[in-house]
Amino acid sequence: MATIEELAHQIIEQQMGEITRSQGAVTQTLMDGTPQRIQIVPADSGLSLPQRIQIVTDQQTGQKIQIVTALDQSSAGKQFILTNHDGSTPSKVILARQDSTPGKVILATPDAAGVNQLFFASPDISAQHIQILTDNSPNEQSLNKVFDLCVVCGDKASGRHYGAITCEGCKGFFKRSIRKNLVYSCRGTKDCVINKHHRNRCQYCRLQRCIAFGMKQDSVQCERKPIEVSREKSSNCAASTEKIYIRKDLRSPLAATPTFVTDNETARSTGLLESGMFVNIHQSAIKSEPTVLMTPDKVEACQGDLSTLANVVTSLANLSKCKDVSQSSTELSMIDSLSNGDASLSELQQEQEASSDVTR
Amino acid sequence: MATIEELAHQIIEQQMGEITRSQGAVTQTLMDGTPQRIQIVPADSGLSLPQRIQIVTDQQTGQKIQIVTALDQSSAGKQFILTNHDGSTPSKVILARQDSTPGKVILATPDAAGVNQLFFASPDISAQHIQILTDNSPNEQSLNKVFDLCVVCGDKASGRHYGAITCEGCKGFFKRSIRKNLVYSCRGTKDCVINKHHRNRCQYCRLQRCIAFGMKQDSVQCERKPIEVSREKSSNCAASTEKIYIRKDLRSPLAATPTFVTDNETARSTGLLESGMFVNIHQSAIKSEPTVLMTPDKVEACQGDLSTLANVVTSLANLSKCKDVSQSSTELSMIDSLSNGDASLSELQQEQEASSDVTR
DNA sequence: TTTGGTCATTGTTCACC
DNA sequence: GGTGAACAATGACCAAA
Ligand SMILES: [Zn+2]
Ligand SMILES: [Zn+2]
Ligand SMILES: [Zn+2]
Ligand SMILES: [Zn+2]
Repeated sequence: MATIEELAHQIIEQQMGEITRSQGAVTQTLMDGTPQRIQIVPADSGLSLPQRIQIVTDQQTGQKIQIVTALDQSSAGKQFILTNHDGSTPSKVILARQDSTPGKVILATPDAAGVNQLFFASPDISAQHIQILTDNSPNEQSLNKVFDLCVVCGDKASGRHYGAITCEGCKGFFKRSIRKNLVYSCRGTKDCVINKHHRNRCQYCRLQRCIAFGMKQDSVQCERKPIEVSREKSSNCAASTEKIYIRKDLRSPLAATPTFVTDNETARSTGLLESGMFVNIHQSAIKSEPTVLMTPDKVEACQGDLSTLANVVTSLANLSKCKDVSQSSTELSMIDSLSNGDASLSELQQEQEASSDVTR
Repeated sequence: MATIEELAHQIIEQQMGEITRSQGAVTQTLMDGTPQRIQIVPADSGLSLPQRIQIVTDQQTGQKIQIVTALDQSSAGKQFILTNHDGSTPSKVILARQDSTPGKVILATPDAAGVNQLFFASPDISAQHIQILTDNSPNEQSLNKVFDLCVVCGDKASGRHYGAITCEGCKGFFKRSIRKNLVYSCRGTKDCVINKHHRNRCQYCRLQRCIAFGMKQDSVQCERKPIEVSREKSSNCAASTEKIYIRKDLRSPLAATPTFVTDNETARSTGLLESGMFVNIHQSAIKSEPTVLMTPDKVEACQGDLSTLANVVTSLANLSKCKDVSQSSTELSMIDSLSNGDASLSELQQEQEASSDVTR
């Protein structure tokens, strides 16, 4: 299977528009003279580790970002350092660690080992993309400029919604999708172009992009004025954890009949599942204090750190067919985002390792 | 009409979840072995008054409370004694008195005769409920635990707001509701669960609970920075009392078109009134010193007493169809809470008797 | 401490397609 | 039935008394 570095490069090459490579100094300016807002440099600058410097352009914002990647063998992960051009502000280090589970990468800060984003497994290399947005710039104007563009479709953003800067359309779309537990399917190769004019062409890719850019399912609250008072646990506000596991045959989309396993009756999705299926995995609404990866206060500190440092939004898909977690010909495809220090991430991981495709 | 005792039993039976009756000793433990934090016993223990012992479960907290009720004929009211299980702390006596006005019950302490809660008339027996929260335990932990929990929704409380320990959300909600004179309606049976995750699902029940738990409308001040300078008497800071009377047909909620009578134009509610309607009756924001039942310092003492003793929160509704105050087929439904020695209660009563359904 | 206000981020609504 | 622009409610945060 692919290493983190290979994945990152694939991602960058395939998703980030025009890419210009350069092996110059870290502090170099960009080709077009645009002031560079942020740099990502290896953790130890005087190193002999394999590294590559790339300048990428964000599809939506047009922002150019220099990314210097280096694989650190000692920590079995990749380290990124976010720093300003002039080095005025303290550098921030982002660690991309290969999780023990194949196909998973954890973004963390070295001080608190806090997990903010997860990379998830997906067989389609075309669905992989990574995007990094930062607000670490002292430039107020560029900050506003970034702020008013939807990270999902590039339309004019109306603010931060569910954790990402999005437009009203993507906000509403995400809310409806999560509320109703909608399962979409892509008729293409799950790499549909999502922009202002085409965002409604593929709901699957739009929702994929929403989650990829950090829109948190937990932030979607339950309905306040239910039309019918009959159903009590209709949506996101169930007290018990809601998890949905999809078992699917990866390479035979037509023949496979996915097994839909959930631990309660809230998943009322029926027969729309296919190969390009997208599943919302709900997290527990109940605060569960113990975590696996960090203590709650550490989570708090880490999140504040990362949010002030930069809105690092990453989405990654990793093809790893040689997984032994589930059955041989099937695979668990999960998408999740850790939020607010509850233990749903570790719960999910444990669930994934412990659960069969029938019951728990 | 129903007596206090009947009302209490109806309330308890209908609202407090599972009910287990027992005629054993007062100091008995609960069925499930949960340590009983507080007991409510009759005032005179060796009495032959009709009494009943009930164990109820609080809907929100899950706390089980034993309630022993006894009707004291001499005082024409019911007496409750709140005491710890071990009897280590002094017992606190709560008197439930039948007011001279039918359908009203006054909670008071015998020493100061302080009024803390009022039971009010409502045609819906299903809307009746009583909830009792206590922090009378000598256990420091539980004391703190209760103290930093919102009595309305159970969220983390930020302090005492408008007379009750509440969270920031309930504080803001109560303020907005009182300020804007908002009228809510319940789509259910006025017994919606109000907790941290569901508190926004029913504004009617949330405000009902706010008032029931002692949040005082008088404590809401007028706007300091009026955003709109157009309307002068838009909110709670009007010098004259603002009252809204709802006349509705009790048993034909669909057919009845409620008559909405108000003495100014602030009631901009339109046609949303139904059976589950909730009305805020605003009192004068001007401090009026003379009281009917107690002096202000007594109120203060009583309140402090009651708050340290227990957050006795009661909400009660009493159907009294045989009322001759209004018209025969219609009725005045009012919800109110007496606070801070304001004479608005008697004002309201007078208004109730004098006002027709057209104008005043 | 307990008022107040602010405003980003929720929510809902409902023409419009 | 989904979409999204428009509007309203919520509550975390802060200032003042
Ligand atoms: Zn968008
Ligand atoms: Zn697609
Ligand atoms: Zn609350
Ligand atoms: Zn309700």
